Amino acid sequence: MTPTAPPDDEQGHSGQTAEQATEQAAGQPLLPLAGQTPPMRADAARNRTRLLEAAARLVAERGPEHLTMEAVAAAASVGKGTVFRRFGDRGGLLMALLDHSERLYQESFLTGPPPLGPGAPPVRRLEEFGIATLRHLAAHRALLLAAEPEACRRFEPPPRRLVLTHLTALLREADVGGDAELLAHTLASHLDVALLHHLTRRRGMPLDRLEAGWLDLVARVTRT
Amino acid sequence: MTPTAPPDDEQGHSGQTAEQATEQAAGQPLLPLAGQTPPMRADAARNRTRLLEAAARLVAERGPEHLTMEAVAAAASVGKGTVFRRFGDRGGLLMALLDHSERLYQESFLTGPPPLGPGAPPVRRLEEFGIATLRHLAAHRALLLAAEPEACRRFEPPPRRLVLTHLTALLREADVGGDAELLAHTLASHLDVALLHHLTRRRGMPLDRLEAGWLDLVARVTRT
DNA sequence: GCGGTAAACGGACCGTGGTCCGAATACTTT
DNA sequence: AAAGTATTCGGACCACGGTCCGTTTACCGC
Repeated sequence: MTPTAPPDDEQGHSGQTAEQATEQAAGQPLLPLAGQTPPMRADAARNRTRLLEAAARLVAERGPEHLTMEAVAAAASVGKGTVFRRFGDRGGLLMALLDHSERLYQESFLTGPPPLGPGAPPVRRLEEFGIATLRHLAAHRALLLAAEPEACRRFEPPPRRLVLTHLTALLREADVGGDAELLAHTLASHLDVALLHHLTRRRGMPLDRLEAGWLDLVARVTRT
Repeated sequence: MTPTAPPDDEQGHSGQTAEQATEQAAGQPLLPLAGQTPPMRADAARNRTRLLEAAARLVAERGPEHLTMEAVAAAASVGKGTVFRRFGDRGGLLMALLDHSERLYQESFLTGPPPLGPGAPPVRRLEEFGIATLRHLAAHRALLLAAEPEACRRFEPPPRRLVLTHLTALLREADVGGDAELLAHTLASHLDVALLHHLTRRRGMPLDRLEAGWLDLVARVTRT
C-alpha cells in the first residue's frame, strides 16, 4: 500500500453508540468514525457522485458480479485512477453502494426501538437481531456477496466487527456462561451472506427455515 | 468453461464409505470418486509430478500466498497452459498439494479407530472430530487459506461437503432435535480455516481456547 | 485578479489468473 | 515400421485489479 492517506471510502457508517465495545483488539476503529474528514474538493465530490451513479446503473444492468472498475470509470467519464483513489478497491466501491441501507440496518439495532433496539431483554434482542440480519442479507445478497473480501480478511470489515461486538454484548448481558466471544462467532456465522446464498440459492432452502434455525440456535446456545 | 473434460485435479480423495449421504443435492459427486480415470499419457504424468514438485518448492520458499501459476510453470519448465489443464485453476493446484494429508485426515474419521472413527457414541465422535479438524486446519493453515475459493463457492469444494455430511450424520445419530442440516453448518463454521486464522493470528487466541470452545459448543447444541 | 500549493486527475503500465488454438507427440492399429 | 488419431503441449493473448507519476486544477492568501 502507498503511504498516502487511506481512501475515505464514504463519509463513514454513522457514529459509535454506547454498546460497550468488548475488546477492539486490532488497530482500526470499529466503525469508520464519521468525524469530520477535511472537506472534499469540489471536483472530487462531483466525481464521487458521478461514479456512484454510474456504478449503481451498471450494477442494475449487469449485476454486481460483472462490475468492472474500468467500466465504472468509463461510464462516469473519469480516469481509472480516480475510482481507486476514491474507493480504495473494488470492495470499497461495492460497500459504498450499500452504505445507505447498511446505515439504516445498523441504526435499527443500535438505537432503534425495542425489541430490536435497546430496552428489550437480551435474548429477545438476539432473536430479533438474527431475523433482521437475515432479511438484510437476503435483500442485498448479490451486492454483499460481490463485496465479500478474500478469505483471510473475512472478519476485518467494520460491519462484520460490529455484528460481532453486538452479539458479544448481548450474550454477556444475557449472562450465558461460556466463551462469549467464541459463541458470538458461532452465532455470527449463521448470519453470513455466503451461507445464506448457498442454502437459499444452491440448495433451495426457504428463508423461513433459516429464520427458524436461528431461533433454535439462539435457544440452544443461551440455554443455561 | 470449455467443453473439454474437467481437469482431473488429483487422483481423487479416497472412496466413499457407508456414512449415510444426507442429501447430495447439487450435481457433482461428494468426493471426486477415485474410479479409474482413463490412464494418463506418459508425458502428462511426468509433467504432473514436475509441476507438483516445483509448486511444493516454491510454496516452501515463498509461502503459498505468493505462488503464481506462471512461476510454477517456469520452475517446472512447462507451458502455462499445461498447469491449468492439469489442475484447473490456482485452487486446484493448491488442493493437489494438500491431497495426501487431506486423505489421511478423511480416513481418520471415516474408517479409523474410535473414538474418532466409527464405533464410539456420536457425541463423543463429534467432540473428537472437532479437535482433530482444528488441528488439521492449524497444521495446514497457510495452504488451506490460500486455496479457499471465492465467497460464493465457499461450500462447494468436496472436502467441505464431506465435513458437512459427516456432521449431519453424527447429529442425526445422536438424535438431537432440530434441523440437523443447519446445525451441522453451525458446527462446521467453527471448524473454518479463515476463522481459525483470524482468531489465532490476528487476535492471538491460543488453539486450546478454540478447542475448549468446540467442546462447549457441542455440549450446547446436543443438549436435548 | 494573481500566483503558489496541495489535492485530484487520468491513463499508461504492470502482474496475474485464465483461455485458445496451431503444433508436437505419445499411444494404437495395421 | 508407418500411418492415424486423440491427447497434450506451450506460449501468445485477453481481462481485470491495482499502481505510478507527470499534468491539471481547485482553493487560499494577497
